[in-house]
Amino acid sequence: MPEGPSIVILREEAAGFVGRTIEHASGNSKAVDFAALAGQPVVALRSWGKHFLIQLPDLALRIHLMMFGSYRINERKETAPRLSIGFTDGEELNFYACSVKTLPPDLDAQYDWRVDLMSDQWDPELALQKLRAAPDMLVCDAVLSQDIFAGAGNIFKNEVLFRIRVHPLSTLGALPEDKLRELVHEMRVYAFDFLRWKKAYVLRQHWEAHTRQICPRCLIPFHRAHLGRTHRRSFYCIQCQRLYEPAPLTPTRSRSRPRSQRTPPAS
DNA sequence: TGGAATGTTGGAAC
DNA sequence: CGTTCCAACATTCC
Repeated sequence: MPEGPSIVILREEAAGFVGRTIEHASGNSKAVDFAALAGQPVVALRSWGKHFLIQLPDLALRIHLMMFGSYRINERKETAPRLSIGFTDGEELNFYACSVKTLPPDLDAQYDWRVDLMSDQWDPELALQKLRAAPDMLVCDAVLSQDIFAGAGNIFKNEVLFRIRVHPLSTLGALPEDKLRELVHEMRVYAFDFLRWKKAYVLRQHWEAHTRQICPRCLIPFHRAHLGRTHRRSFYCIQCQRLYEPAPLTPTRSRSRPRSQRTPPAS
């Protein structure tokens, strides 16, 4: 369920509830005052990255499906819902095994929509600035950063790094500017490929790297390892994906600053 | 069939 | 005090 495009699909599937009034709500979430939801109209349904947002007049609900979360519209699963929102005529929106939080109602004050890969307001230049500002960060961590690429997940990481032929342990500061731009561009392209393929139930068959054994380009086996700050699964081809490393430190004795940064000799 | 996984949080440990 | 590590959450798939 969880990556950003899947949340866009949820938002689209639930769009019919916008403008309708909640009749009753229940569930095993400890973060929701269910009684307070009754009688409130759904002002809007929005998404930011992997967050699904239900805008009500007095508050907003933030649903995060995490790894295992799921939802049903006008259906129920066997297990108890974390949050069930009932409307007239028995229609309902049910969420399972997810994180639910209550937020203040002004979502624009709490979210920067420019960071959301799926948003009309997505701002590639802002992402580029943030990448440039973190030269020591590994690229495999950068593509998972929700502060830079909200909505990207581990599938994005493996697919996009394979597409742009960059080794996951590359350091941002060692990537040439045009590679950084290509990374930002391809994240957005893949986001909409993901959305289209997921809707057509063909997402998995388009994976070129994620969970794959053999590099489809050069036919040697993929490397697999748990890399980066969060030790997430990485699938990568050491022949096709270049490792960009920081320049090694030169010994102090011979280190000199670039000519442009030297203090001009006093005359 | 057990283990791993499309993810995040919060708290312990250092 | 900042950084890092890890458990917890709970479901599905191979």
